[in-house]
Amino acid sequence: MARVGLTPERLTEAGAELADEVGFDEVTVSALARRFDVKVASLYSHVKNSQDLRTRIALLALAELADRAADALAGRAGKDALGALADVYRDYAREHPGRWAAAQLRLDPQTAAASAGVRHAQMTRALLRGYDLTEPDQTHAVRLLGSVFHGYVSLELGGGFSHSDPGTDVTWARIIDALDTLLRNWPAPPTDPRG
Amino acid sequence: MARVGLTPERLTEAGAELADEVGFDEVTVSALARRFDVKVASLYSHVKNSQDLRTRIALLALAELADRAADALAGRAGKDALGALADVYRDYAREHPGRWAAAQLRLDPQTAAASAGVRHAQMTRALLRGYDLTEPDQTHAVRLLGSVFHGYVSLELGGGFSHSDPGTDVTWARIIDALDTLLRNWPAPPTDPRG
DNA sequence: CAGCTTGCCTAAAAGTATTAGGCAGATGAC
DNA sequence: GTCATCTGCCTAATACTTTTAGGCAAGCTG
Repeated sequence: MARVGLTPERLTEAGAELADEVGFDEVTVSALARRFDVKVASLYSHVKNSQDLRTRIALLALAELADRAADALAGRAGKDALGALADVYRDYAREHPGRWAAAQLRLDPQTAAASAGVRHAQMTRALLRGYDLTEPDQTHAVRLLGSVFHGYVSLELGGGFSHSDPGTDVTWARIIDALDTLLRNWPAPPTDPRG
Repeated sequence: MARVGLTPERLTEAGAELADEVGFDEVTVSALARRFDVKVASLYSHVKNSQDLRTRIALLALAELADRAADALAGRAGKDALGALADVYRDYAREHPGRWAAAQLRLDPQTAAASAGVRHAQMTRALLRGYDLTEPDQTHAVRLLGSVFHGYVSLELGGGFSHSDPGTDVTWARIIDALDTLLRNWPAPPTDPRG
């Protein structure tokens, strides 16, 4: 039989495309086999199972996203960097909704630790060095930014903001403004030593 | 054969419990039938299909969450209300991770419009009346709060913040602080008329 | 070109989703 | 209380997805 040249990489890449077309939830070993015009069982020589395939797609998405973020941050600082990083996430999710969904896949701790996810946290932390925050407040701010980016993009993509009046582009810009203001006026911890 | 007394409501409730136990993704018509010790086909007299079941669970979760939010907001205002509302989401997600996941299910526009989702937006808007925001800025703030709550809770639940040093309780409190500060010092829109 | 590796195949078992049609247990009429 | 009806849960059947085991031949190695 003709050999198609399957590899884990090609399967992952094709799986990511499939996810963007039909949604990450519909990415199935069967669908992927159909796409390569190959029998389903053949894929199992290249990926362990369905979960493995999905994890690979998630790792691909996280890495692509981290690469874009690194590009966007190069040569920028302060609010400029903040807006650029934010746009990376939002634009990626809109261009690649399936990959974005994949990037939200819950990874087991070891896989997560070896993933590009850590680069995301590092870049956010680097960005925050442009603001004047104490060490623990930097961590809080990393988590806040992660929450806003993740939350906004997910809600917008899920249609949570649709058909209301101020367009989402305006809101997005105002939220960047607001975050920048907040980071430049970060409230001091309560005087309680547990702050 | 003994009649078990299946109804859409009982199936939905049991589905929600199942979701909390094994995860929303594992909520399947088959698993639910097993739980009632009933044949799979029997469920199809009560719910249209798997998608219908999942939607019902999502609507249940949204309604429960809205009820809790309404309770929490009663008699509170300002930062007190903000913290209370925030805790409702976070606590619900931790008590009922499966239902929380269900509440994130993407609903078609009509279903969403008829769901308790609209109550959530209304309550957030009511909360914001305790701050001094113009009408369009109120909408932006509603979206920001929704993003932070959704994003933070999802990331925390997904393990995104695990094993780092300042505990997530501290971060959560500081984020509420920060949001309160931000809402009391909301930056004016750019002088550009498109603000 | 002979031999070996391995990529893709067939075959098969198990689980899930869904529909069609049947029987019996509950419900209501008298 | 008996009968008729209704409807809830059943059996049966089809289709799809996942996964494992074992086979054959394409193509690299020498």
